[in-house]
Amino acid sequence: MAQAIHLHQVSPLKASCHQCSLSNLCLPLAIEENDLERLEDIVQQGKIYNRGEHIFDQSTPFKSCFAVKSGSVKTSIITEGGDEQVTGFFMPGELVGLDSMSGDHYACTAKALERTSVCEFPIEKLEELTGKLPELQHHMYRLMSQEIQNSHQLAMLLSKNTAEERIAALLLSLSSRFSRRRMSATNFSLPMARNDIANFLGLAVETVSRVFTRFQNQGIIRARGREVELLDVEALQMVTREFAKQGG
Amino acid sequence: MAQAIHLHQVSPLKASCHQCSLSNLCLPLAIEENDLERLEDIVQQGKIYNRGEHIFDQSTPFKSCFAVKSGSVKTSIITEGGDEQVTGFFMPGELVGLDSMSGDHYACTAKALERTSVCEFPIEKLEELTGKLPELQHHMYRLMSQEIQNSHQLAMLLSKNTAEERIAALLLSLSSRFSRRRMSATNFSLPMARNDIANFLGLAVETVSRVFTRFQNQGIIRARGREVELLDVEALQMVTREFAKQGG
DNA sequence: TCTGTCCATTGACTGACGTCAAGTATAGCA
DNA sequence: TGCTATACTTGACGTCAGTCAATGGACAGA
Repeated sequence: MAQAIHLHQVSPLKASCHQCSLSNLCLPLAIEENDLERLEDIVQQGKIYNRGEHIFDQSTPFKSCFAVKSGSVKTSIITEGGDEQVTGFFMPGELVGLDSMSGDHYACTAKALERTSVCEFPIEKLEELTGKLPELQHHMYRLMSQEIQNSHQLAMLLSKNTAEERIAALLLSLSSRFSRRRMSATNFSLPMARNDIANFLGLAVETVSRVFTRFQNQGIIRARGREVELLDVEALQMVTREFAKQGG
Repeated sequence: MAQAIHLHQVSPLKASCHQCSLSNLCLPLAIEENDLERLEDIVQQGKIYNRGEHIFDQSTPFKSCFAVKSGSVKTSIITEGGDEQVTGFFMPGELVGLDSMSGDHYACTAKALERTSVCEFPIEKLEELTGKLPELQHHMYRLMSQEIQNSHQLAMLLSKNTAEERIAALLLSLSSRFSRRRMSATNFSLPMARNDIANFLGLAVETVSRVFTRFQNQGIIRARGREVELLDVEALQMVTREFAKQGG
């Protein structure tokens, strides 16, 4: 590495988490201003993938975690039989690959849902750094823990809820995540196809389609293709809680 | 704490991971002999819970992770509506509470399925220690990552597989976990009730019951209450893969 | 030994969602 | 601009597993 860079001089190749608009969502949020450049030292920024391209798949040796910088990513497990289970959708600021830290190869396949840029964190260096920055280590634990919780929530959704409840929950989840990224909470464009939604929620595409139109007829949403407008958020929340209400 | 203990003298209260038979499954497996006592310094060993007792629930402030020493533990999420989703079963050597590291309170409820003893690792001290022992940190990442994968597998099972496939998968999972603990892989006693199995697998109790008897009639297993004998492991494996085969 | 409680099993019926099939919109591309 | 592939929608029908209901064991306590 011929990187004879002067103190604090920013090389064109060097990442600038300092200037990244996602620094309050992504790993930098756990790091003090002073230490931020230590993260910048290890990250490889700005790799770009076109729609449909794989960032990694289950045959790729595990090397790095990736933060989504722009665009969005779908992760899925593909079995020997070719059967696919979508395990998550990742938006800017979210970290992909945490499920792969226990093996030699990635535990899932990550695919760009649109033109997407990601920042790569080589795992060895990241672990080294988290060993030195307790706050960052703590944040990694938090992220992984959150991922476990998300997955448990998904399991719950899959095993207990109806098609309508699942889809309402997904729409609300997306809404809140868009909102945290300073985008409209009620008016957004789904990054994924109906097929991916169906697979993720354990439904048939046809069922997803039907529920969308049912919601539309009820005036809860307006949907044309991937463009979605939530017209009645409370109604959606009602749908997700309907089940709980019956029981209580 | 009047613990004026002499150098290296073992207090009766002090844990002895050194002597624990699970040291090759539990956290100690990631620690060199020399450093083991640093783990022993922070662990509170040997708390005992009777069948049905809560180790913690969702209203308990998050403080520690727990390693199962003997017995077994069930974790579940309970919604406002009182609805329950079992998220996992934990056997000796396994770590409970990893899903709770992102909040103030535990993210689930942990209940002893039988008379169970656990070792408590206060999270603050554990994080401090993992900051100092890279191998231990690495192992924590591995464990959490594995937990994410397990949960993804569960999601897959719930969304794609039939009742028979789910139950076969659970039996095989238990079998391999018993086996790793030097117990019979084909002859064991289920620590959980049919109800828990049903909830975990997203089925009704009646369905679980029916599948058990169906398997029994087919000569694949022998089951009387919680006592189970796997008569034909290959057949069980066939059942779990049947789905994949159709597709391929 | 009796009794209550909990757990497991079995049967009959029902319904939500999957499958199959056809048709319609949309997007990418020459 | 038109072509093709892909994505989405809609309808008809079948099925797996849920629900309801009854019964059978196992175990604890009186």
